[in-house]
Amino acid sequence: MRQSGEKRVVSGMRPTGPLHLGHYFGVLKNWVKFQEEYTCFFFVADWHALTSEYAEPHGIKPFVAELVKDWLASGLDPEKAVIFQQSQIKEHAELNLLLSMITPLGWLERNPTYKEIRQELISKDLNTHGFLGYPVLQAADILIYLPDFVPVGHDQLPQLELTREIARRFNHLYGDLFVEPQAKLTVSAKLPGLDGRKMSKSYGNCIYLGDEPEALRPKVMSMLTDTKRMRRKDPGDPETCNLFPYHLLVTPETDREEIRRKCTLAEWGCVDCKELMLGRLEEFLTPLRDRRRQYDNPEIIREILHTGNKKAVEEAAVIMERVREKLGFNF
RNA sequence: AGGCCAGUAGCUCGAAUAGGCAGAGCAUCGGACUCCAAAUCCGAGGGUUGGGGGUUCAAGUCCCUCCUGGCCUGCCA
Repeated sequence: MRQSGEKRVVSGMRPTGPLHLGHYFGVLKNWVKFQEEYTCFFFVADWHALTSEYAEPHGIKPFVAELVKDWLASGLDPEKAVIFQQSQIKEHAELNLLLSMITPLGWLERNPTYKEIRQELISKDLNTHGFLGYPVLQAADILIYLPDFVPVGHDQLPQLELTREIARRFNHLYGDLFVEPQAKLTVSAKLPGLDGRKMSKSYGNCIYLGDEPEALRPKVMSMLTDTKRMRRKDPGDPETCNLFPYHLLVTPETDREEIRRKCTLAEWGCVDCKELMLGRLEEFLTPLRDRRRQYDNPEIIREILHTGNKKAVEEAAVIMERVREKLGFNF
């Protein structure tokens, strides 16, 4: 049960593929910090994965354990944070159903992500009830733990606002219960993919947290650099170079200044710069690999999720009991 | 439940107004160029044309049937 003065954070990720550097520096690095300061509930959003993967649901299962391994490799500690699996806490589904009763369609249709899909007709396979309603499920996932903060990027603020509106509406209709979680705006360093576009699995331009050195080298060596630097003796511009954002994240500042100087003076070529970056990336990834190896056992992952699920359901069951009371559905 | 339209390479689509060698662009991979990458040029791979049956010397194309998706009409709640 909640201690007085305790501050809570809730967040989740969909198990749809291996995590990459963008996930780490955009999200996970913050999570690892949060687990030191707050009571954290981090969940594998496997039901959410179904919104896009409903046609091949069996593909999701293997990624559940892989996602947890990526988390642990990144430094999440099951002793510090509650790590659990959404679909194993049926209370999320019950609250989703009840919240869906009070959520006006207009709120959902206003969802920028939904509007985008709708207008551009990019993906008609997302024209489902589940996709339209996923912000409600998200609200249920979050609200059920009465968190103080939800870590969000700037672009996800509307989503959280919807969660807050749903909480407000519930409280207004049935009496105060839910707290409106605050946005924990995370400063996430933007990290482009290997080809300069957004790092994304579907672009095939990712460096994965689990990448081995053999996989890493060709990826780094074929990265986009400064397109204006045609020859070795041309001066480069770190500000427009696709490589430099990586140095900002994995290379110490003093070394970075040297790179900046030698690049703009054409003392170093891009190959030199890439060799250096490769070394830094290895330094960064090696401890992750080591930790991953410690957890590379289905039994261990199962045990971690089992323990986390137990803690989560303890919290969720209490809140759901109170939700039913508020509605007069405690038969 | 009935009617209409659609389904072809990973993606977007061609292949005449009565059947005649399954193609292009993008993407992917390889090579040239480049300090590397990008751009550009050259090259390659990739297909049970949704499934099954039929007509024919020959079917992506015509016929039957089934599956999937979309639109319209109806029925039940």
